[in-house]
Amino acid sequence: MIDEGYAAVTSRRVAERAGLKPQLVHYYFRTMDDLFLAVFRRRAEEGLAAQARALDSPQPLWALWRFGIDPSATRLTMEIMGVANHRKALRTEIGRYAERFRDEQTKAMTAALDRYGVNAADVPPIVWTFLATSVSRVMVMEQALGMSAGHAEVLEFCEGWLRRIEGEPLPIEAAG
Amino acid sequence: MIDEGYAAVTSRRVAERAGLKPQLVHYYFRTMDDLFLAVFRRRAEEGLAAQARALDSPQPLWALWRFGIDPSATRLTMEIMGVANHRKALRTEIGRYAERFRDEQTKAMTAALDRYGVNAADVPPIVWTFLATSVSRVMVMEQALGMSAGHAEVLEFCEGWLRRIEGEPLPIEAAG
DNA sequence: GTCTATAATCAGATAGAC
DNA sequence: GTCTATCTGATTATAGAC
Repeated sequence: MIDEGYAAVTSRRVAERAGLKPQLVHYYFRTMDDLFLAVFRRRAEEGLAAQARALDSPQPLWALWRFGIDPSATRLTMEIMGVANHRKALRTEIGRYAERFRDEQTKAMTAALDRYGVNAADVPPIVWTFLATSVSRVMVMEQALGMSAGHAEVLEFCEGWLRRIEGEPLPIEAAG
Repeated sequence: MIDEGYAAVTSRRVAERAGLKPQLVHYYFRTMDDLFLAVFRRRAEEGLAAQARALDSPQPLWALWRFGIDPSATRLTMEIMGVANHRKALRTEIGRYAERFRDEQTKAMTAALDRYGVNAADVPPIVWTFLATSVSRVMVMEQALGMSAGHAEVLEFCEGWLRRIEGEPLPIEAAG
């Protein structure tokens, strides 16, 4: 899905990778929509858990940022949005999860900005989470097209903002 | 393409809309890649011209912003990026045009910020163009998913920034 | 659970008549 | 330029044997 897009995920190819016959895909999932839904739910729950761990760190803003600019995670997110766009059966479910991700981010952002003494009256926390998400997603999309104009400047801008608010990034702990 | 995605654009459906037989699509364009390329080039050139007109207005920043938050234009852009992502033959060409769009935007942004007396040392103009692009694209993507959380706040934030820098938006002139 | 067999569509693309 | 006819291959999905 990450390499060739969701359209390349067919029952034949899935079966091939699993070393089974294509018909078994339908035995387990009936339709391809059901398969996508199952994969999506699993990844989304894992993602929510991973995000919760990240936001629980001493530097939640840096953690959120690192999450966003991870290319493979964001490429997957983009593909999932593509699926949602073209398979109505999945749209609602995917939209719901996307809102859960954003809610958690915004809660953590609100708490962090409050803790750092940043005035939330000028710029609501949800605006910061939206901006962080947007920047990373578009950057990944553009990288896929071979574009890089402005990326260095944008990275510097964002990481400068993070430094001013949350200080120098601490070394990342190894994940458990 | 806007309604059902680029994958729904097949020789049969194109022919149907044109009131012709599918084989004629191949007569005129040989492959579907050639067709996509022809469509893309035409729209891109039209888009560059329209963008140039917009950036030439007395309020280039507002014009650029209005361009970005136009849902159907941005949905088309997103679909084109989807095509680029999954048809290698088109990727290079699309990437090149995307860079031309950004270059023109950044030139206009640089001139405008200079004119308005905004210090470009803190935040390079290309960062502003990147942010504007990102925000509008992700907003349109999320709208397609039925999401709206934070959109009003982000709009207010962006338009507040535009007001402070470029003043209240003047009424839009009718296009010629 | 896993297989073979198969149905029903739909896709891109080409050959050749007119 | 436009048509008919056709090839080739992919897809989702079901039925039924083992």
